[in-house]
Amino acid sequence: MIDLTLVRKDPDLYQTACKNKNIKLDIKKFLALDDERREVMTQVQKMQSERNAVSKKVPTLKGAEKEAVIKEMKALGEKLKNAEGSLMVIEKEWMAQQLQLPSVPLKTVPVGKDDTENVQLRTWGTIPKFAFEPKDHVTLGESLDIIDIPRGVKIAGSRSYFLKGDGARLELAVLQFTIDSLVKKGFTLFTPPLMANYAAMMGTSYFPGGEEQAYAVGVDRTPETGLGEKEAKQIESDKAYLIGTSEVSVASYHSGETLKPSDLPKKYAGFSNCFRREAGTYGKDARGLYRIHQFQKVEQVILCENDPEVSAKLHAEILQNAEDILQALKLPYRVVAVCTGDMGRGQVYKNDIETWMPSRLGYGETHSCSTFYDFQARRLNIKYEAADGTKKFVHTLNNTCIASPRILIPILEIYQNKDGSVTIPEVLQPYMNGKKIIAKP
RNA sequence: GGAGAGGUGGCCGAGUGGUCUAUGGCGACGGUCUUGAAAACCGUUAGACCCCCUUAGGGUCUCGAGGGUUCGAAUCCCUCCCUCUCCGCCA
Repeated sequence: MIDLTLVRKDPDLYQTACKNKNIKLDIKKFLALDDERREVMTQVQKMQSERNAVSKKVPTLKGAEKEAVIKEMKALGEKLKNAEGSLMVIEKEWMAQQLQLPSVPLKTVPVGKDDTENVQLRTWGTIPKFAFEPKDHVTLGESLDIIDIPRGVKIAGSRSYFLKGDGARLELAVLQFTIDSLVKKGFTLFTPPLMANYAAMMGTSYFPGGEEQAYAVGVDRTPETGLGEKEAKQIESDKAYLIGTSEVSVASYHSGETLKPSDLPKKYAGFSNCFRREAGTYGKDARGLYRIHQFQKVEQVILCENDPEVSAKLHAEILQNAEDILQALKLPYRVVAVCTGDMGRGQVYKNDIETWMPSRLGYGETHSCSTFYDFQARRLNIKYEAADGTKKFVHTLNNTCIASPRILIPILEIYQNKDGSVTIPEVLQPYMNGKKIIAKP
């Protein structure tokens, strides 16, 4: 959500942001609607004011005079009802458009149309050269019997998988290693709700717009179950969405609250399963564990003061936290500045970390680090008492710290040996009872 | 799943159709008094939005949410959500 006084003051700035972020919204038309809303609202309020004043007088009146006033008020009531009706129509459209308003990217963000125009900032590590023909993670995983995609598909459909034996243990090891690392750095760990309501999805700015990527729970069961109207309504009201990231639950944790400045910044780590429908990606990244419907992720979520310097510093910090993990795992990666066209509606700055994946002969996105300023906080209504006594919206940020099984792709592929076994990264060995190598059964 | 009780301001709690603007208390903050503090006394005490060039000021909405009845709703009616108690089922 955007402070509308800023949009009214500088419409061109927001029109440009729309253009650069590929958002189709006519700011001028929106502002015309905004004017109309206020005009109608003023009329409505005038009528309400009159009604309130007269209603107060009614009990003091008697006889014919009273009858006359009531008759008059009845007429006003009709007029008011009509005006309220048109106001409601205007407000609905006004709100819908308002939710489309993007935040303005920082000046440092490269302007571009999509992810092909992201800009590489730096690389870390050496891209491995193999003295043998390397296998991809699917081949490795199948021969080691630690990944079973066909049976995943049998049970749950396309883009589903089982991790098995040391594959499952390796996933838990890398997650636990990451959690420990963040906790050491002062982050508070959450296992949050995996189901979230519309307000949380909207508040974190996944909705409106991302509906088709989210699994909905508790709807459309009527046709199969043949329920009556009452039961169908109850199930409809159960409606919730499976989260695509724990950011949804964790960033919403303080929604509607006013925080103490001494409690800021809040450094939270969410650990959860994540669910994504991946609608419209048919055929894209079809092989292996790159793009799947369900995965596990450790996510960093920050709430801090409404100060660009403070949030910029924390952005660098949570970016570094993720790099620390990759460096500990000795996985080569690069950091890119995400361009305007590849940014979300609410983000003002975003970096991706892409980790080297031999089977892709390139870097693949494994982390995404975003600064929102107060965009999410306005939707979630999270404030704090600033030093000057006023209440301000916090800034929010988030970054992946690790996401699995995608991270297993570079681990398995980079750590593979000529005989088809995989060496377990040293830092993960303690999390697998000291085991050093995953070998063929 | 069954039965019942509830949801009012930061908190507790009164209010069952109007004439006072949601009684009262607690807490918090400010002031008087005091060397300082406590006590006592006095005062203040939410949010969103709109009008207004600004200040000042005025207005609307919000009593779990949304509809409805009415000239007028915290109060009456309908639907939904949430909390608590008991029973049943259950990892």
